[in-house]
Amino acid sequence: MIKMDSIPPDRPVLIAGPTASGKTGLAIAIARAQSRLIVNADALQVYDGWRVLTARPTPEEEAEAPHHLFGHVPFEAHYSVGQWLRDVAPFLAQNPVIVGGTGLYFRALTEGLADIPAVPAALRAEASALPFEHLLSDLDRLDPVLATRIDRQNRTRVQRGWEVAQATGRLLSDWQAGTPAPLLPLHRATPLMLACNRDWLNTRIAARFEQMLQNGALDEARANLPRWPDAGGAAKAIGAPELIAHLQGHLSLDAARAAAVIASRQYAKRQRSWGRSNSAGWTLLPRP
RNA sequence: GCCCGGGUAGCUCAGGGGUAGAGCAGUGGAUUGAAAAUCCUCGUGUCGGUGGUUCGAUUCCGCCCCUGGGCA
Repeated sequence: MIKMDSIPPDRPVLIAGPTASGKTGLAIAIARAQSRLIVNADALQVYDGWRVLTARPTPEEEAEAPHHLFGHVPFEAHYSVGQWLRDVAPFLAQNPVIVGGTGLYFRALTEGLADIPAVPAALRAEASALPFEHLLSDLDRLDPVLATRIDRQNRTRVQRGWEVAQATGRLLSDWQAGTPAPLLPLHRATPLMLACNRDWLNTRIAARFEQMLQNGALDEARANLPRWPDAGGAAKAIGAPELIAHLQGHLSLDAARAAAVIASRQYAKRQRSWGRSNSAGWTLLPRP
């Protein structure tokens, strides 16, 4: 699929692509051939507790090369792009293979991210309790530049602008205008993007979920059941709410499986959209 | 065999004499600290079949077929 000797050893390798496209296998092949370490760029594989369900590298795979930023965030915690960017930084000098499905993480890495302090959890909670109209009218008044730029129907975006203004006393549009240079510009990396045929990928998604069940995804969910009510970002793993609901007797296994597979397909579709419009500068590796 | 429901989009269903519409699924897109998140766009399908009434039937009537329930 790609010749190893065509990959320059003196710069990091980036591997992006939709879920179930075979990123992990490619990352390990490159890491082994060139003695690199592997760094995770997936927003859910960072949490502990969902090793099987989030398709993290298996212990056998992890033995093939040093792995970092997998499962290093507590189940109850909330992670973010900013935190990830701070976490990857120390590894860049070692020319790692950075692999994952989170497009935003790669963008932050290669195009830069505004250097904004974390919003306190208490403020997030306060904002989440406010009516949408309230947030929107506040934002229109506080940060009109941002208010016209973002998707005004998307609460997450509106609330983010509101939170930053409240928490930092500085406008999000202002922070973003001061975005620093990227840690790793694309031209100083070898960026590879797996481009998948839709039907091929959908078949793999269904087969992989089946494999996850055989590999103990339900046992994993059973182990997480006691702390599920306190789950932080880990609650967003595709298939997690479905398997938990099944264990609680609210959903048959067949229904849980069907819902999880559908959610994965929808996720892959979003990843394809992101990939299509963010592929400039990336080397596309068609699959199959 | 008789009685009562149903048969409408891939699925679940609403509607109703002037050839039809929701949710889900699917599609395309957006994406600057929740990103496996969040948000936006896109709806023609023999309205089970066949006769009839009507200017006009998917809608009303007859018969037939399929299906759920009840009584035998």
